[in-house]
Amino acid sequence: MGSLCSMVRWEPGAKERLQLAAITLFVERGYEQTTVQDIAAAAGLTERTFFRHFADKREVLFVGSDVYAATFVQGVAEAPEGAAPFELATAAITAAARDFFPIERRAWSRQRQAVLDANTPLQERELLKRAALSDALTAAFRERGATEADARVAAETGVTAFHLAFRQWIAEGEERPLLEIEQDVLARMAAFMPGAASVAPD
Amino acid sequence: MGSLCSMVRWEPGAKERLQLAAITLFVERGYEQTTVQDIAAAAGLTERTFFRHFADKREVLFVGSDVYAATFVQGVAEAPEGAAPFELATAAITAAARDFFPIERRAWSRQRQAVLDANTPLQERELLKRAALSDALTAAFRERGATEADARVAAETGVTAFHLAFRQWIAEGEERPLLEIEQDVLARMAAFMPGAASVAPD
DNA sequence: TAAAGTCATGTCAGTTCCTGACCTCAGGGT
DNA sequence: ACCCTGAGGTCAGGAACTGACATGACTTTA
Repeated sequence: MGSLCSMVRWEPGAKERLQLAAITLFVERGYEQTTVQDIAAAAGLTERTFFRHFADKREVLFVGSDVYAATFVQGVAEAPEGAAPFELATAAITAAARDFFPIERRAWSRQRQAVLDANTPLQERELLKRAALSDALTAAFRERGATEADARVAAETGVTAFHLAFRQWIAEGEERPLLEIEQDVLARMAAFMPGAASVAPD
Repeated sequence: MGSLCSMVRWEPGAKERLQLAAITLFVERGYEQTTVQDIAAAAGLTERTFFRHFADKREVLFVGSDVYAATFVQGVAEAPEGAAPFELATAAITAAARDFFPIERRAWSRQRQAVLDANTPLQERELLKRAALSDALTAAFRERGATEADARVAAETGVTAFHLAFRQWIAEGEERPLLEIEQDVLARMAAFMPGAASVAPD
């Protein structure tokens, strides 16, 4: 019994199928209106299997957030020898913009963000990931010789700058590349601080 | 039937009793090991009643976070007329330190933070409240004439500064008042930015 | 080549969080 | 006396998870 070929017990790529089914259903009918069972069924799998691949329902939208964070850390590691904390932070977020957010990905980022923006539980998870990123960056800065306090300041500030730039990047009508917006945000933050470094006018 | 006096159908202060029972049990046996039914029972109430007072299990630790945020906003409103964004942000976080975190509250803050630190779901909720605070501050800065972009930078930076200062305030062995630590953090952030305002040495 | 082991999935039962619908009964106003 | 409101109770149920155990193709090993 069983058909001609494909004597495989299970189609491969279960995790990816689940992710795809999830985002599709979330966009179609909303996050809350989508049950884990729905997702699993759409992927031809079981609810139990879903939870073997993802710690919880939200996590299906955040796989790969660790390699994403690694990009920032990598950026720090590749910064020139005697770089100051500010340059290290800049290196981190420019690396992320370069490796993770080319313009081709903007449409996808917008769609994803629309889902997140519509659901508080998802925002909570995203904030947690951001905090984890801060911690990872703090560690990276420490390895480059910064004190704990300075490393924390650099990490939090860098992540905030990235976040602000990212939000602007996916704002309606925005067309500049993320890298350019990051420069803008960093300048704005510098201008905000006392000691008021002069900034190029708008 | 029923005893002598106290013909009241329900003891007053249900919400407060629930909060107290919750934090007590969380400290005693941990957040996850405490069921909402446990909390309600300890307060002499029903699970259903718990959810009438708090949107979810986590929220019981975050009541009053709105008046807390209002303190920041109030600080902005009370700042002198022509204050720059940086001064407005400073006003916000110093007002919060003054009105909400006297040294007497440090022990309580430490205990509460210990519970939060031990439970990821609670951290998520706290981050969400912080994001809400950023939004409220952004609005406050806008009302003082800042552009949207500048208001966001000021708000995010201010909240970050406060957060870093607060964490230091409740760190083991730390004894300085929060206000003093805030000054320190702000100076550190200023020193971090290019244009390097000179800062008093450690 | 047969036995044994691995691993991804299925099945099932159970707990906890949370919600909607409806009921109860003190206290206050009319 | 009457009704209304408000805080709480009762019950039923859905959806998110978890643990324990079963299955069967593929791989390794004897």
